[in-house]
Amino acid sequence: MSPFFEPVITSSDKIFTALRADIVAGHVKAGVKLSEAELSTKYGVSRAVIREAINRLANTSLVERKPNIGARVVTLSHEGLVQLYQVREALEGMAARLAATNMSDAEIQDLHALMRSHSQEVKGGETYYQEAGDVDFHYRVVLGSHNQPLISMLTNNIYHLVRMYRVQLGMAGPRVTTAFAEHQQIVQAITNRDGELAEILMRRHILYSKNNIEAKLNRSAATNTEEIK
Amino acid sequence: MSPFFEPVITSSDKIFTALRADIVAGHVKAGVKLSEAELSTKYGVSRAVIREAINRLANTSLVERKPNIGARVVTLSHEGLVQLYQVREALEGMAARLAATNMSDAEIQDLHALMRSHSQEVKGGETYYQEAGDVDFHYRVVLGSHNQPLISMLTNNIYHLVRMYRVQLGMAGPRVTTAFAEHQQIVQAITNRDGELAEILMRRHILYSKNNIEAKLNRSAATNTEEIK
DNA sequence: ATGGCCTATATTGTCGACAATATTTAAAGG
DNA sequence: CCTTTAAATATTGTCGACAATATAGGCCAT
Repeated sequence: MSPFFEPVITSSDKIFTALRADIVAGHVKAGVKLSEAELSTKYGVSRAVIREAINRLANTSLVERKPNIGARVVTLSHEGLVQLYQVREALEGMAARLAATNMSDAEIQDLHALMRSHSQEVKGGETYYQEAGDVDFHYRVVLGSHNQPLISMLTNNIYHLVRMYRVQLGMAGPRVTTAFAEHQQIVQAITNRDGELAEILMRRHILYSKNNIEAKLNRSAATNTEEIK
Repeated sequence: MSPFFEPVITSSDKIFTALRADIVAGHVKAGVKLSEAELSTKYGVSRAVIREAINRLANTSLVERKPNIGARVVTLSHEGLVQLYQVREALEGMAARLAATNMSDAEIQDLHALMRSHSQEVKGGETYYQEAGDVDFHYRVVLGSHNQPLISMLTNNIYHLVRMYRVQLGMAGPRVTTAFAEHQQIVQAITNRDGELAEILMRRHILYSKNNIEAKLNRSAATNTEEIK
């Protein structure tokens, strides 16, 4: 009867989402062991659902699991960031190119609407943009590729890791407005059905983003080593 | 004591591998439902390990799982093939480029040794080549990229799907020798540390492979529709 | 005191049973 | 005869307990 799709939420889904949010936010710190018994009592569910959630986290590369030993939260590293963004640049660049040819006119209209809404937020100086808006933009473009394996890899594996770096490094700097401008350029290229340009712009946009994060990562690494001394 | 790394094999690992082999080989046909109870009795293990194996198959895109309903073996389609190879071309092309700069001299020597061994097999006309040798070659190059997210996505998600198409369509035609020649060219480019060329050659190699499979897929689709009539 | 071994403890892997949800079957009404 | 509804069945989701493996701590020998 209901015209809306009602997603079935299982217990594991909730635990998985909750744990993922904690890990991405750095609430559960890198290298920490995820004890099944402990989490079981904490969340008030059986170990079975905890296990399933942890397995899903492992498939998202947010935790590393070893048989008979357990699962630990992944540790962010400079090398990891570089490798991650190398792949992300290739995949999202491709997504932008495909989106330029595969998105329907309606989808493109929706994208424009999203940009207008983001525009308001940027003017208002809200931090919301970097948190969800940016993800939302990229998410839309990825979906616009209409390529299922590509969508799956980006949304299930890469995005949450990317978010983890950004959130934990507290990315909310002056790049907000310039990133918005870059987004607009990409939307324009897609609107013009210029896949080649869309890919170039997207790759460059992601490269800038990487450089931005890299700088911050180096700074925080420097202070950390000082603290150790 | 043993100098070799001994991988820990859990029950789920065995079931996962067994099921995957059956699915890839087409022993379990597309669209068939994977009943937990049934598989539990068939393999003589508890439903828990079956569930875990099925979850892992779902993460490999070999089965589709819906909450409270169950898991079904994915159905191969022309569109699926095109999308899969689109992504594969980008990722493995990138892997070849990275391998050209990141592989150690020792790794490259090993790669040459592999090619010599394949050369023998091709001359002997063995079918082994297409089954494992080809995979082995691509596998080595992917590992040579030294990019962990890339390695993970290709080996865990894409390869088995690709193998599924090839195995089920009975790919063992005259392309064997020409594919071998293409492999050698790629190895040469990597040896010369020419990443750009390695990427171009790899992408083209995969494109040829796709065209080959596509042709066969169309033929079998044609006969299938006739059978229906 | 230190290093290696062995027991004790804790943690993960596996199992069978129960609960919640979907599917099938049958009955009733039109 | 077909559609709709409701009970019956089957399947997946969740749970707590036991088995197998890893970790920690103490004991012994040197």
